[in-house]
Amino acid sequence: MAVIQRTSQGIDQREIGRQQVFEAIRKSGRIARIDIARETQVSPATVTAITAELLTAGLIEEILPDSDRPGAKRGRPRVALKVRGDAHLIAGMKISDRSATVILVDFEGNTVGEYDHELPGPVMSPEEMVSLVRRALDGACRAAGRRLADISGVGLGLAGLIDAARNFVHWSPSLDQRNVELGLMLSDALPVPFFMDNDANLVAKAEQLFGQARNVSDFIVITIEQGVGMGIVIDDKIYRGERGCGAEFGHTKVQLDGALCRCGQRGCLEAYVGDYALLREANIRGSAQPEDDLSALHARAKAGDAMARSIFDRAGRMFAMGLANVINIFDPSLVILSGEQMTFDFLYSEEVLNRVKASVVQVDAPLPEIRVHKWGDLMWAKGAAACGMEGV
Amino acid sequence: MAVIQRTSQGIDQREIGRQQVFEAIRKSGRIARIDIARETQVSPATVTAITAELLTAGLIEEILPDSDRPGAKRGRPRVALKVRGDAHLIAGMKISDRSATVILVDFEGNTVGEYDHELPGPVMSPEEMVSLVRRALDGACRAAGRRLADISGVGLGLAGLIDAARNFVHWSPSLDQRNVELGLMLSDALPVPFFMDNDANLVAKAEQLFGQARNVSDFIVITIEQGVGMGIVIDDKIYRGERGCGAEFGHTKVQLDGALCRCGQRGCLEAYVGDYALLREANIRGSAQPEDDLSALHARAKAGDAMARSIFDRAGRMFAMGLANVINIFDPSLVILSGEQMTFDFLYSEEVLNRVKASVVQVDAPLPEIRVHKWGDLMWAKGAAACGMEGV
DNA sequence: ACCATTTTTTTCGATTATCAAATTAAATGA
DNA sequence: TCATTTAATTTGATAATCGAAAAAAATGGT
Repeated sequence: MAVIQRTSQGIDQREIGRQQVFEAIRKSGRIARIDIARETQVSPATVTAITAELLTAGLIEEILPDSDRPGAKRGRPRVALKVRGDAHLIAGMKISDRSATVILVDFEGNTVGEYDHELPGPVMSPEEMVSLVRRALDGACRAAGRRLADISGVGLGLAGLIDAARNFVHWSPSLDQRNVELGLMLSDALPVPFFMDNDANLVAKAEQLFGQARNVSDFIVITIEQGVGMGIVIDDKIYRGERGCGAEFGHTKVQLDGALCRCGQRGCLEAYVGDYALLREANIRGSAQPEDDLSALHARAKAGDAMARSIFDRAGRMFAMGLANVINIFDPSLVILSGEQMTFDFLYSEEVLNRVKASVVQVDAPLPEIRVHKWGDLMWAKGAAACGMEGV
Repeated sequence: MAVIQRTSQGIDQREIGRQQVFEAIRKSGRIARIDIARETQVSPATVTAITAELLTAGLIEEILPDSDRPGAKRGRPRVALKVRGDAHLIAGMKISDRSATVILVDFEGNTVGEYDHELPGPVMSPEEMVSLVRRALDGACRAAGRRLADISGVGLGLAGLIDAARNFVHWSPSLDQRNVELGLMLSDALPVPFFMDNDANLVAKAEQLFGQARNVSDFIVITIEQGVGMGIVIDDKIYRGERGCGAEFGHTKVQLDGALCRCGQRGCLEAYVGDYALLREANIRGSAQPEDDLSALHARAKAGDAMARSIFDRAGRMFAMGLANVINIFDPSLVILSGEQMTFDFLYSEEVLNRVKASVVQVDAPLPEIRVHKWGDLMWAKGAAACGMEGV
């Protein structure tokens, strides 16, 4: 945990300690004051002071019976603290090509409500998106029996090149124009604090707060859906790069002058492992009837069709190469492969992972752990909510 | 000025402010208190307090006549502060395949002395290296008319996979065995604080303290000598990865099942752009007489020899691809291409840089700046000294 | 020469975060 | 009931930092 974050702004001195303690509580789920002191290296006296503040602010609460602690014999019993779920209600929204999914979570990360909003089409104008966001939020509130005013923050997840610090969209497949000040438009249209980020970063945030990376300060998340995305967490912070559009894993090059990518360049990883790339191959390679369904192609491969197999095989090898490169550059302690469409396991197979391991620089130290985390559609939006929490 | 923050242990509260102010002074070279306050967001009162401490500690000094400041009309004249060079004497050492180069610098980074120590051979045992370091240091001191006891810190630069936090060598081309606790051996043998790191990280450190990255908090350095190295600076800190061996740019893969690398894997960038890779190609391609001199090959290419050209051309294209990948992942604000052997400009040519730009994800924002910084052999060791300063 | 003005630096008093040590609280075991 | 143990709180001290006021050191105008 970074003790000091020295942005140029004057962060209230107390705020740092408070945040540190709060994060410790969230990470453990439930934890006694004495353990917070041990973990954060803050003195018990200060922990008492800070937790008292957090308690009166309503952000945390005590859990009285902590009886069944093993090994506890004598002495004053510890009272555990936990984040108070009711403290805030947060909305996370994911806009994919078919629908806008909204999820309402409490401050603990528990899902309070879900809502799905069909889209007329995959691409829309900025104005249409603003109104879509507003309507989807209204719908979600109605469905959950809450009012929009109850919501403390909204996080929006969008595929594409997003500058999260400025809430600016360099490019998104969901928008019909580039360079959109979506943040300005949305904060005008919404009565609540508002956040947005790239899809992969949101998943990273979710893994950090609620998922598999709760006690890891440096890790990488690779997401696979239509495209391939990456979220980088260094020193507990999402790394975004100078222009806010780093981590473009899908457009790293894996082949000199290789296959044409929809971004216009050649040899991008996405041009080998993306949905459209696989279907393109299937069709070019002259199968009997034109393919437009990836699961059918996948089934054919499973059934032993040599051509289908070869398509997935190459995708897997390219993916392994790209992932190994990322590991060689970052040497992270944890890599999480994440996606909802994990029925297509060709990128997560034992074979691919072994290939990655064989392409990583070898030292006599354990390789970074690679975990596969298949999660449902909603978790993506949960990441958006997680991001919305930050600003609360 | 103990800067080392081992764990999240109690970092002296004051130490943070002191360090902040000190860094501001070093960065600007010379700066008045009022400007330090403006830059660091610390109140003038505190700046006075801290600078007073630094002055009595002898780490900085005042420069009296700051007269020729343009635009200054009235008011109490500002007195500039600068780092006091005499405060410390630091040694930086670079061990390459032919010699050990030692450089003595003062606390401002001014070179005080240089010394070159021939090596019997490129590979040695850990014990031999320890004694080599000791003898080279002694020699450097003798040559500069200083005593070993005058030196406040020693930085050692080594090619290979180095875990700088633990002063541990996973692997180095200069050592005849892997997994060496060189740090333990050396701190036993040396009477001064001691540091070591990978060559590329040291160059990054030097660029940060004395070079082109003095006001940049996120940047990347690519070094090219025998191998290809990379140093990553994020948030003003060198990023080292979990096992301390990240940033292995030279072993990122640029070709699936490509050329064999000396690391045993296939398709590594180094296997296309490293010295040995180029010579290997030249020989395989059946030139009249066997090549063993890179500069001769380079001259042939310059003269128009198609085969020689093709060799360098491919190396350039592979390099561009690898560099574009790094940029796509990091989106840094600055990339510094650095090396002493810059006579071979095939990797720094306009053509290669254009190729890089064409392979970076396009947004309507300026591309990261790519600067070429050719520097002499000694600057490498200066980086080692820079690193040694950290712990002083 | 003297004073108003300007700008930098320092001093002073106040605030506040934090901690160590002492104290209180709440349990168990004899 | 009381000693023991562990957790949490209170208390008093310390030190880092800041805002406001004062002092310092120059210039420009009269």
